Amino acid sequence: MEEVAWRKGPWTAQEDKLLVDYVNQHGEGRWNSVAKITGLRRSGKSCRLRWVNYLRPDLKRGKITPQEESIIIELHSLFGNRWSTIARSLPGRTDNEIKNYWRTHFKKSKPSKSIERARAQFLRQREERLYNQELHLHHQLQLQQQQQQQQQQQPQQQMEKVDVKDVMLLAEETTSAYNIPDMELMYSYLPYVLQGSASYSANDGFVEEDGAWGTLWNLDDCDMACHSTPAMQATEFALY
DNA sequence: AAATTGTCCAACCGCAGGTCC
DNA sequence: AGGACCTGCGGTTGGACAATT
Repeated sequence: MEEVAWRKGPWTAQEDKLLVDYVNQHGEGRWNSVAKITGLRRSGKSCRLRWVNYLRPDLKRGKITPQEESIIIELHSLFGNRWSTIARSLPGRTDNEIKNYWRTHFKKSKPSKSIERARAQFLRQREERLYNQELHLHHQLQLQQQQQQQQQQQPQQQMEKVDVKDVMLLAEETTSAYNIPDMELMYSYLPYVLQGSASYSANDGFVEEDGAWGTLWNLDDCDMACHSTPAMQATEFALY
């Protein structure tokens, strides 16, 4: 193996250009080839980091918005310090950026006012959501009772019926079948697993397809229209 | 005005998991 | 099977600049 004295420290505009040209020609990946092909005296790791955190054209510049703050707070409460997972729900933001932001604002004994506001807003919205979901669940149960009465009158007709208990059972079975350690996480994801917009892997945990979290985050706006089947609707409520 | 503290950001390091041979 | 290599992730550091004392 050829010994190369890698350059370290801040990147120059010339180095950036070499890297951008390389990615334009060869695409992302094979970072260890960058030095061989371009003559850039940077390690593959350094090249990848520079591209991902700074040079990528789809990066969003500028301050984290209050909406993004709220998302970070909620996702951090779900995932902890899994910055890359959180970053996937914030288009244009990098894990490094979110990590830096969190450490600056949240690792303090006294959080900044803006963070306090974001946290308070998030908690208010969650309360509101829980209340609305309770109301909806009550309504669903009433509907089910009506359907049961109708079924008793017309036993030959097969009506689709969703029992909240069945949904809970399904969640528990899925949790044990896939050996999912975090029940709360399972509950938050089950509607999307059922919808086919998320899956679970032993290595990565739940993996959402594009837009899965978007759906979750638009929950307040889209009401239950996002979830097309009765099972998913019941699941949504049963799980909260 | 100088010193101190806080914030932001870029970049490095070590580690773990995946892939290839 | 296992070692080398590649890639991605999370933790950490350090410098520049701003705000505060």
